Parts: sequence; structure tokens; C-alpha cells
Amino acid sequence: MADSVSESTRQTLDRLYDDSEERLTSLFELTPDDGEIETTRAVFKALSNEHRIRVLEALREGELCACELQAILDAPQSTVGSHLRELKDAGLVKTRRQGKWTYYRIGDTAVLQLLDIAVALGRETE
Amino acid sequence: MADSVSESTRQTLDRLYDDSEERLTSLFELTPDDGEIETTRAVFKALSNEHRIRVLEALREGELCACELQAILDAPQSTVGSHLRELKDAGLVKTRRQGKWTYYRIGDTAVLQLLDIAVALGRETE
DNA sequence: CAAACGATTCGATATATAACGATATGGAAT
DNA sequence: ATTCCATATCGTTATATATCGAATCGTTTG
Repeated sequence: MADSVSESTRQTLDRLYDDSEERLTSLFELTPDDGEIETTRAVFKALSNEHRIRVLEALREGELCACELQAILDAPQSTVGSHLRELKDAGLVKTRRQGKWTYYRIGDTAVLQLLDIAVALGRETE
Repeated sequence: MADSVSESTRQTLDRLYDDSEERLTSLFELTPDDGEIETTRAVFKALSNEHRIRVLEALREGELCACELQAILDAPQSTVGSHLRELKDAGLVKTRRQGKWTYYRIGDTAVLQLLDIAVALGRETE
């Protein structure tokens, strides 16, 4: 584990700490396992697109069918479709099929919490 | 505004609603303005990378210098540097310079809230 | 003030993501 | 069954992001 660190990094730590080995070990304890990082990244990745954010914002009020979302995004059907699929794959929306129509809704209210916090954070960063 | 909608989308809405024009107008009210969407997107984009998530997780406990973060990521200095710059540009971390070292810390606890919610959301989606 | 060293930026290449026309799928109505 | 329609998927091309060696910048320290 600790011996996977590059030479230059190790040298820096050696200079910085009396017991660099111990420090390295405690540093590595700060990092979550790969699986958790990856699932977290997938959530943020799905949220990091203008069209997908617009869809989720629109779904705050309740479910909408794909064609309504298409009107909101004002983009070609294939483009909208692939974004909806991505949101669904990420678990951020759920679908309900009624006849020819597919209705989309927010999959978990935690999604709205994420949006709220990010909006506030973005505003203060501006 | 409403006349920017493509022909096929309009036709679909025409079939779907008696007053498609009114429906279109109310749909457009669901979408936030471009500026807000963009700042929100910027926050999520900065968060949608394995290395950057690892950095933020590591900073939960308190500030760390760039070289320690380099040890945690175990990546070349230039790679780590560009991720740190991106986090700083997005306002997610703040820096403090002491002598030769630059110390990084979480810029706003809202960042940790975002991470917590996304981790939980990712876990249940898996 | 010059050497040393960590941090930052630059530039080229590799990889990932987005867009969207064309086509397929599946339900409903005639 | 055939046709129509909403949605989903595929495949290609365009755009964006990540990586990392090399060069540069800013401080500290001798």
C-alpha cells in the first residue's frame, strides 16, 4: 500500500515528517474505498449537465412525460432521450409507462436536496 | 420564446393538450434561468471526478498541504495541481500559504453535505 | 542574491462525453 | 394486421476533459 507512492512524493514527506511512514499510513486512512468513490462520482456526473439539471428542476413540481421534457429542453428527441436514460441509469429519476407515454419523476427527494445545496453554493461562489 | 420550440415537439403537445400554447408557457416557467443552471452545473462538474472527490474527503478532517494530497492521490504533481486548481476555481476549497507550502481546506461545509447526500444516494442506487 | 524546492501553468496526446440523424421498439387505434 | 405515434437505441462526428512531462513562477533559506 504505502510503497505504491512515487519516489518524489515519498522524499517530500520524508523531509516534512519525522516518521513519514506513519504519516503516510494515516493519510491513506482518509481516502474511502474505490467503490464508494465511484458511485458518488456517478451521481455527480449525472448532475453535471445543463439539460439534465433542467429536467430535474422541471420535475420538482411532479411528473412529466418525455414529450413535455423535450419541449422544455427544446432539443432533438434523440438528445433528450439519451439524457433521460442517463438520469434513469444513475437512479435519479424513475419512470412510469402509460400507453404510449413515459412519465418521469424524481427518484428520491435527496436529488432535490443536492440541487438546492449546489444552487446556493454556486451562487455564493460566483 | 414559445415559438423556438421545434415543429415535431409542438405537434406532439398539440395532440396532447387542448391549449398547448398555455401548457407550453407553464412548462417554460419550470426552468431556471441560464445563469443559475450554469453555476449549479459548475459545482457538480467539479465534484464529478475521482481524484477531486478523494481530495475533498481527505480534507474532511482538516487542512492538508499539496504534497500530502499528492501522496493520497498517488499521481504526478502536475495532475494533482490541476485538480486542486479546479476545486479552487469552483470555490469548493480555499487555500492558505505558509512558507513554501500551500494548505488546502474545505471552502464551505455545504460541500460536505453534498458529498454525504451523494454517497447515500449512490449506495441505494447500486 | 542565488540555490532549492514546492506550486502552478503550458502543451501535446489520450480518453470520455455530447449531439443528433437514422432506425428500431412497443403500445394503441382503426 | 396494419398504421400511427411516442419513446428508446444506435452509430458517427464533434466537443470537452484528463493525463502528465516539461517549463515557469514565487518563496524561503543559506
